[in-house]
Order: sequence, then structure tokens, then C-alpha cells
Amino acid sequence: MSTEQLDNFKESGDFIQSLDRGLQVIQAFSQNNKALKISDVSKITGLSRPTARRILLTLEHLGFAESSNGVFSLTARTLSLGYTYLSSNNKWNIAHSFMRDFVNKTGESCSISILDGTDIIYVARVSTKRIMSINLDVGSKLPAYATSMGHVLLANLPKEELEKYLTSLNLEKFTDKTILDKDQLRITLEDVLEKNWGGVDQQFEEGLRSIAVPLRDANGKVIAAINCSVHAGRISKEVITNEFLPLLQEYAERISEAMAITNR
Amino acid sequence: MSTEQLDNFKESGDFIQSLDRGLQVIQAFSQNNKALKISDVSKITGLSRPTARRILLTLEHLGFAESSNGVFSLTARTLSLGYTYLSSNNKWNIAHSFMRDFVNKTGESCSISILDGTDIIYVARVSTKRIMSINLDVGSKLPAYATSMGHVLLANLPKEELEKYLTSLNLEKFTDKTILDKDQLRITLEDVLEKNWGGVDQQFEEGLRSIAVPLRDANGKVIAAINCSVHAGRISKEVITNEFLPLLQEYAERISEAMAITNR
DNA sequence: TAATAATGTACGGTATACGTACATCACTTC
DNA sequence: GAAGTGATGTACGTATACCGTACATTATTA
Repeated sequence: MSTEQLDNFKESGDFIQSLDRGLQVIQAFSQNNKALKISDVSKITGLSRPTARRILLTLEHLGFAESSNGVFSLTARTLSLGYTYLSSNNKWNIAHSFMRDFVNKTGESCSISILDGTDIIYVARVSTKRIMSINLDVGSKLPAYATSMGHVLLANLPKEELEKYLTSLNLEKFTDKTILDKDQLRITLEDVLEKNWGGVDQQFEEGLRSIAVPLRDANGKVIAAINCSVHAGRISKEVITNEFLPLLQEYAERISEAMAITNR
Repeated sequence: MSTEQLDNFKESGDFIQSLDRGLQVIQAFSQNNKALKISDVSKITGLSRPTARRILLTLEHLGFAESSNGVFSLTARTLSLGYTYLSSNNKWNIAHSFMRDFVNKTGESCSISILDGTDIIYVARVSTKRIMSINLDVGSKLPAYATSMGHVLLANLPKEELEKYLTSLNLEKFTDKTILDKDQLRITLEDVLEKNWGGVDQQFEEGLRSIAVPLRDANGKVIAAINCSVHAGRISKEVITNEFLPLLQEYAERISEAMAITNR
């Protein structure tokens, strides 16, 4: 939705400001913002200090936040709040047993993610050893343009949406191999769309290599991406494309099918 | 917090009703409530229909919900909302590598959870094969009294809190072995407190056996529980208590230590 | 075609939530 | 130890955001 549309909606009388603000406050507690004072929240969100205070106190009394010595942090209840999405949506559960199977065969991690704006969000994950510096879990967000799943999801976007994405995009350099040129990204995505799979080699993190393929609904529409990520020093490009890719494609097929059946 | 206290707070002028209501609506989308109509949400939450509608539309326009043909469901953005708890709180990440290590040694799943009211909430999990009928993930909730981690967490509650919990508790029968007697539960918990570990044998689900021990902060206060769950048909009671328990205790010690160091 | 049950919407009142302003407290800094 | 900095708590009057009732409208079913 465009900002203009949002503004229109905000004045439509069907918009609840306080809910928006409350959710903004929860999101203010992101990485490196482990614990926040009232004034911190006020600064981050742009809300007035009394408003930030009221929201934090409300969250605390509802059990979504806790405070000690005037420093607030979220509680695990917030986590289960997000989990209502998963428990209300069993399609990713269906994928799980297939993913486990794939992981047992390859010995490497497997994940599913969907696109949310400029990010991918992990909705299912079966991991083996840890290969990334950050810990990925269901709910994690990563920038789409630097990941294999992101490439698959972006490549399958309608043309105009992709262009909108590309124009508003701000490319950040994560490693020496990160794509920093929009035209190059566009070419890469065209290639991904044609091949029907995407691969990223240490563009997001040094030593991390991954491939991804789409998951489709009954109509063939891409609804998610599934990937396999490996340690670059351990698994060569040849092995991942010649051995893992066909297997991943096979499993993607089977998962898409299983989800289509149960969604009928 | 007691209801009375909450009511007092609600009238204090520091309570934001709309935020409370909005979060109630999100939580209305729990298991088996995959997709909800406006009137469904109104019924479940007790909110008037126009209010439910306003909240749903607001959530939709913020990207936390989506609708098609008048049926609303949550989006993955809700999931990432919950994930802000994890990313704002790195202590469970610290535990992850230890848990992986434990899983590699035993070949069985390992999880950490904390207490939230009458439920335990999973905050970290490294799983192998799937042994439960439901799929557990970070954010999942289970009733405390029927799980080994729940026993550990309940046993370490202050006396009065435990009593309060026990009096208000409604025991549900999950399997033939589920504890249904409060006195028996009390005795079990006393035993757990003394032994410093808890074990549950198919009380929550047929074929599921698990043991749990506490994780403590620098002051020795119990902050979470860590468990190991196995398939009852594959791993005997003897193996789990004689081989896995000492290992779990060792890892719990190491994790507690690691968290204490980084929290300094 | 009537009836049921859902949704959309208008509207006026009021409780709700707001931000400014001031008081207070904790912690530096000179 | 006094002045200064930056935080929090709180009072209060106001504006408005949000509310629910009531009615119109649109599926859906009988």
C-alpha cells in the first residue's frame, strides 16, 4: 500500500491509532535494543514520552513486557503472540516432515521463507550445525536481495512490483560479493526466473552458500521459497548444484503437492 | 497480577484499551482458527462487531493480517513481530550451540522453555526427528503440569505462587498417564524440587518421554528449563535417566554459566 | 421469494487518549 | 555541594479517537 493510501485510510475512521502505536513500540525492541527506557522508546518511535510510557505500562500489565529499574524488555509472551500465525496456519507444518527428510539425506540445513516488503521472513526451518554468525529461527528477517530465497521470491514478483522494489531499494554491502548494482541484480533475477532456481554465494555472509527454489500453490503461483544453505568451505559449488539442487527441486515439488492437497 | 489490580490499573489512565483489544484480536487466531470472519472475531473476543472490524482493518493495513472474501488471517509479519523478543534477547542464542552439541551426542531433541502463567513457552529448540503429533517450534505453548519442563518451572515457583497456580488449575486428561489429581501433582513437584530434575513419561502424549533440569542465573534463581525428549518406544527409562540426564545436567550447568558471563 | 446472517456505514456522544507543563528524582560535573 | 543534565512521574484540560447503536446493504440459504 502506498503512503497516500495509508493516509487516506487513517482518516477513514476505520483506523485505530493506538493499536498502530502499540505495535510500533513492540517493534522498537529489535536487534541491539535488548532493553529500552521509556525515553528510548519515545525517541525510536517518535511518540511523545507520556504516550510511550502508557503503551509500555499497558504492555507490561498485559504480560507482553516487563521492567526492572525503569528498563523495559519484551517477554516470551510476545513470542507466542507471533506464534499464533504458525498455529493458525498449518501449511508450513505440512512441509516440516519433508524438510527433515531432506536434511537427513544431505546433512545440511533447509528453510522456507516468504516475502514481506523488502525482507524475507523464515516461516519454517530445520537446521543442522550452525554456519551463520547470527542465529536464524522461524520469524527471522533477512534482506531479500542478498539471499537465495529472496532472489526466487523477487524474481517471481509481478513486473511492476519488482520495479517498485528496485527503485526504492537501498543496497547495503555485507561481503565483497554482495550485489551492489541494481542492473546487475535485475539481470540476476531474470536469470533466476528463467532457471526456476536461485543461488547465492557468500553475498550475505562470508562462507555461506545457498540455493533456493519456489514453492507453488495449486494454481502454480509462487507462495514461498525453500532453500538449502551450506558452509562454502565444506560444500563446493559443484556439489550444491549437481547433487543438492535436484533433490531440493524434488522436495519442493512434493511439498507444493502436499500443501495443495490439504488446502483443498 | 490479580484481576482486581488489573481493574485498578485500567482505571488509572495509563491503560490503553485499544492496544489491549488489538492484541486480543491477534490472539483470537489460535489453533483451528486459521481464518476468521469479522463476526467470528467479534464472538471470540467479545468485542462489538464494528470494533472487531476496525481492528482487523487496521491490522490488515499495517500488514499483520490479510483478507480475501471477507475472511481474515494473520501474515508472517505477525511472526516476525514475536521474533523481536528473540532478537532483542540474545541469551537464548548463547544456549543454541550447546544445545546443538547435546543433540549431536544424543541424537535426541533438546528445548528450552520458560513459564508464562499456566503454560510453558518454548524459547529455543533444536530438534531431530519429529516425535510429537503436533509440531513444536519456538513460541509454542504447552500446559505446564503435563510437561517435564513445566514441572521443573512450577516446582521452583515461590510457595504461594505455586499454591495459587494449583487452586486455579483445571487438569485436562491428555493420555492415560496424565496426572489428574492436584495432591499427586503437588507431591510430584516436591520431588522434582528436591531431585533438581523432572521427568514426564507419556503424560502429555502417548509415546513421548522427557526429562528436564533448570537453568539458573548468576544468583542461582531458576530462569528457564531445558529438556530432552525422546520416543518412548526407542529410548528406555533407564537410558534416559542413566545416560541422558547426567549429560543434560552438565550442559545445563555450562549454559547457565555462559549466560551468566555474557549478562554481566 | 422470504428469511437468515453476514457486512458496510452513518452518527452523535463520551470516554479515551493525547501532549504540555510542572514536579521530582538520580546521577554527573565542576 | 551546587549547578546541571537527563531521566521519570503526574496532573490536567482538551480534542478527538473510538465507541456502540441503529439502519442499509449484500450474500447465502431455505
